[in-house]
Parts: sequence; C-alpha cells; structure tokens
Amino acid sequence: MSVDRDHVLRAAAALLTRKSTATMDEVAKAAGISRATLHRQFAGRDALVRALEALGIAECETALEAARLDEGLAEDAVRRLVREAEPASGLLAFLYTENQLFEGEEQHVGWTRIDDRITALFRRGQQNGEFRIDLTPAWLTEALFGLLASGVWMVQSGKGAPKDFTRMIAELLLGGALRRDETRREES
Amino acid sequence: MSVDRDHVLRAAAALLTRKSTATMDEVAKAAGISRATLHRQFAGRDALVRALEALGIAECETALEAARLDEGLAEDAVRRLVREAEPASGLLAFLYTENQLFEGEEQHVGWTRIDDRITALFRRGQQNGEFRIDLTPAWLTEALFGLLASGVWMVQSGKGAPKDFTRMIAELLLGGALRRDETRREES
DNA sequence: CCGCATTGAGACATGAGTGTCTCATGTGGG
DNA sequence: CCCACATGAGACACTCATGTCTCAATGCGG
Repeated sequence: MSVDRDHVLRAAAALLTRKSTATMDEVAKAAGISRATLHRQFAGRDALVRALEALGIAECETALEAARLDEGLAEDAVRRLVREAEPASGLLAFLYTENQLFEGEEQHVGWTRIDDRITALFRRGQQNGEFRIDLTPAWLTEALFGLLASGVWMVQSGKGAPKDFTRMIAELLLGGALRRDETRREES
Repeated sequence: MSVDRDHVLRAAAALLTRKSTATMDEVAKAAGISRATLHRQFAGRDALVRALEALGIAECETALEAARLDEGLAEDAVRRLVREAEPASGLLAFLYTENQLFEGEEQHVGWTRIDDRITALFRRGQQNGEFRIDLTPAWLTEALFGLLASGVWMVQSGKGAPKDFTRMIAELLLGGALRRDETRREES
C-alpha cells in the first residue's frame, strides 16, 4: 500500500478543479499512477467524487474552526472565514457545480452542518446590529459560496489576480459595490 | 417545417436549466417531439448548446437594452439590469456552468460584448462616485453573474422565494451585508 | 536471496449516449 | 383526390468512458 491516498485525492482535486470533465485516465495520469491503481483506491468515478466531497467538507470544517466564527465582530469573522476558505476554494467551486447534478439525491449531511454554522454567523451579525436584516442568512450563505466560486473562476480565467481573491470576495459580500460614507462601523 | 424551432429551444432551456445532464432523448420528450426531429433541427448536442448560448446572449442583450444602462444613476441601472435579467437567469445559470467546460475553446464573442457593457456600467458608477473604486469593474461583473446563478440555485433548491430573487441579488451586490447608516446616497 | 504484495500496462466487455438510416404514417396543399 | 413532405418510431453502428481481468515487472521485507 505505497500509494499515498491523500496525494491522489489532492491531485484529483487539482485537476478536476480545472477540468471538471476529466476522465479517470486523466486523473490517474495527474496523480502519477495507473488507472488500475486509481481504481483500486476508488472504486469508480462516483466513489472518487464522494471522497473529494468528504475532503472538501473536512477542509471546510477546518476553515470554520480556524475562523472562530463565534468570536468578535461578525464582520471580522466573515473576513477570517473567507481568508481561511481560500485554500479550499478551488475544490469547493468544483463541488459546488457538481452538486447541481445531484438533483435526485439528498446532499451530504456535512454540507448541512456547514451551512448551519455559516447561517448562524450571519444571524448573529443581524442580531448584533452589524448586518442588515432584509437579506436572509440563508441567502447570505448561498451568496458566500457563489462568490467564492466566482472568485475561483475569475482567477482561473485570468481576469483577476490571485492576491486580490480574499479581499474582493469579503469586501463585496460585506460592503457591496456602493461607496459608503467614510463614517463607518462604530464599534459595537 | 411545422416544428417551432423557438419552442424547442425554450423547452430545452427549461429542461437543461433544471437538469444540465439531460440526454437528447429527454430534451426531445420535453419539447414534445421525437429524437429524430430534434436531430433534424439541431445536429447534435453541441449544436443545441450553441443555439442555447446564442439564445442566452440574445436575451441578455435584450435585458441590457431594456435596462438602459447609460441613463440615470449607475445604482438604479444595476437594479434595472438585475430585474430585466431575471427571465433569462435560469438559462444564464446553465450557460454559466457550461462555460466552465469550454476550457480549450475561446468563448463566444457575444459574451465579451455583454461583459464589456456591464463592465462599462460599473466603471461609470466608479467615475461617478457612486461605486467604490477598490473593487474592479471586471470583478463586479463576474460577481453579478455569480450572484445571478446563486439566486437561481437558491430558488430551485427551495431555500428562497422567487419573489425575493431580484431584490436579494441587487441589494447584496450594491449594498453588501453590512448594515449601513441610514444617511445614504446623496443624489449625485 | 527468495517470496509476497503492489503496481503498471494492456486487453476485453459493457453500457450509455449519440449519429444515422429506413420506413410507415398522416397531413396539408395543389 | 393525390402527391409531397415532415414527422415518429425504431433499428443499427459507433464512440467513449468505465469496470474488470490478466500478466509481467518492480520492490520490499523476511
């Protein structure tokens, strides 16, 4: 058992992030192993995607932990969350579109948990008085994932610099496009 | 030539919006015609998707016209644009993810034109003083499409009401999540 | 040094989706 | 009324990704 399962998983994630229709052959080549060995590790494309989903959920939870959503201002927690989620964003963008294909089946419980935690953060910000209450926490959560995916694709297409990734997402999500009077954010 | 090509196209759009992996058989059934006739109209799945892309571009341009991006405040133009784009949003969301698969090929010129017009709107808003200048017009444009897609998926998954679609997207894109002091928007 | 396990390479079958063709139907116009 | 044309149904072959298998080579531990 010398093949590094985690290495294979990450190679697959890196490839599928760029080309979501890559074949098992291409995945195997990207991981530097043969298709046979790949199939010994993951019994089919479906199993591979499920494993990637589990990886994405795990990385997402790690980001949630590192962001310490319960501490300080909700605004700052959102910024921390976007920053911590950046390493996982490519994989998340892949899974985000992949989930659109899972119409029939119910989605993984892990996503529900993650959704709940982020939703709770936005709700905290609303009860805090930091966030506006006319946008539902569910929508803000969905928008966060959508903007993450948009950011990934923008960087991939060369329309934006990777170094701006975190800032652009957090700034747009929090502040929006409208210029705001310099008098901002009295500390709660 | 009794088959209504436009009807077939819209039926295909409606189906593929919900199930992007639908087969030609399913598309034909959804359009109420046989696979043979479908194939006589569109020589293959590729041709069908291209035709849908052309339709999406046309609807997008229609929305751009109706939104009168050059008139009045850029903020109001953005609101008009989101409102006018709503009927096309489902198709746009489908094409948005579909475009992620066109890695090799260059994208349709129509998208570039649309991108340019929306980018110009955001740039006008920046030069206006309405919009903040630390978010690039290209990013704002990308984010607009991303939020449109997120809105479509949220409505499809039942996490949000269709009636909130326009407002949620426009409000988040323009104002962001942060509550803003009631003193707003002195008319430019 | 030997034996066992894992890997790589490739052959092969399978299944789904697709492209293509034929033919019968039926429908509308001349 | 008859002809022409479009459609629907189905058969057929082809492609491609996949799942499965065999076998030789490699490498590692005992």
